Amino acid sequence: MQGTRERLIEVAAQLLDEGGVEAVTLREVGRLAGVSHNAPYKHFASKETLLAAIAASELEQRNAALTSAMKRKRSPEAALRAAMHHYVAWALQYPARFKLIFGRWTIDSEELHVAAHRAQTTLITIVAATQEAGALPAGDPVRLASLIRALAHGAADLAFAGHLAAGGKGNASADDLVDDLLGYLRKAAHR
Amino acid sequence: MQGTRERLIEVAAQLLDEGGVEAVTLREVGRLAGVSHNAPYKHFASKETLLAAIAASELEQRNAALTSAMKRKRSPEAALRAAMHHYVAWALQYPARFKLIFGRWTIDSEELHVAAHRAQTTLITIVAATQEAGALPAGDPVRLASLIRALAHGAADLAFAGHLAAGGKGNASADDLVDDLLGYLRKAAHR
DNA sequence: CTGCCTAAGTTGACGCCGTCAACCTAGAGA
DNA sequence: TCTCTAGGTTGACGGCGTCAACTTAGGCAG
Repeated sequence: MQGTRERLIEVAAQLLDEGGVEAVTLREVGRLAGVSHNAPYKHFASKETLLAAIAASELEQRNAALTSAMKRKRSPEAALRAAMHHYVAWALQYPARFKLIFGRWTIDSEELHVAAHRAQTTLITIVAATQEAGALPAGDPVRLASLIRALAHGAADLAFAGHLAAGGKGNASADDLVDDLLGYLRKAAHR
Repeated sequence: MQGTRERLIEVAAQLLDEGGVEAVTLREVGRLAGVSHNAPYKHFASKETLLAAIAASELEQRNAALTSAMKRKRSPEAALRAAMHHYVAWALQYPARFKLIFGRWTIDSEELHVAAHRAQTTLITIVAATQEAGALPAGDPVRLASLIRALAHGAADLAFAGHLAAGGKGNASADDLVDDLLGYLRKAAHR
């Protein structure tokens, strides 16, 4: 059957969400997919190869969702905000996938690299459009996109790890930080 | 002997740097420390407890280094920049420790929480001083500190994972992104 | 139609891992 | 002197990733 590979990926992704990377065991994946403990080796060279397949598939999915959601916004600035809020919401809802994608790879999967590059390109396009609309400072859109993405990424990671709230009332959510940054950038654009 | 516990932590930290979390095995730690494979259990309830001890010790060390380095800067703005560059450099040099600290904990160590809180407090102090010097926009210093730290954190993580360079010439280092952010904030402060 | 090759699946084994249980032992303190 | 305990040991258990060998169904060349 052709679908066994996809079934394995699906089952593994579910295990990943439930218990993190260490909960993804090839034997359990096989068990849940209704095959023997060694069947996964007919489709993936190693456990890490399976994880890479999950990561790549997740990146592709996210990128597709982003692209389609982007078209529904009228202003590029709104699209940019929405994209970053999407990113944060995704990271907080699926922290295991998030950590997996940006974790330590001892192999490097070609499709994972391609998917990551495509996601960057999409964001750069939105940033450039927002710059033309005057809501972001001028300058290299690639660099500005990196800045914005780095903030969303870091805010989400810190939020999940519980390192954002300094206690008391001054704490901000990851979404708040994204809005803060875009606000400051808008102000800096009007010099 | 009292020093066995410290020895175990030290050996484990070295293994962590060399091969990531999965290279830290209680048996190997015992072996390198010259004790039996089960001796670590006399000092740590589980593998994760040992990892938490490493993380807490690392956070404490980093915080101490930050505090002392901060005093050598004359302007608060320079201190802030230096602190963030230190953070990035540390994350890139010891990615395994970085990932460990902000990873998924199924236990929560009190000392780890305390150390994290102390690091935040230190940064907030610097940010508040920089605000008074007029190099940062007014507003809640806690929130602003979170913003800055989130950017440094995300930039370092993306840089290590290789997700920063979009190919070509437009790529920026994590340090560049930190400088960019501080520049924009400075501009936004002068309204 | 026959024979063969290959993709996909199976069982079984190996060594390493985290952890538990039982045992040992030196030395502090009543 | 007796006893308790902190710290160390050996041995075992089940689960893991992975390798090797075997089986089997299906496509395809002759």
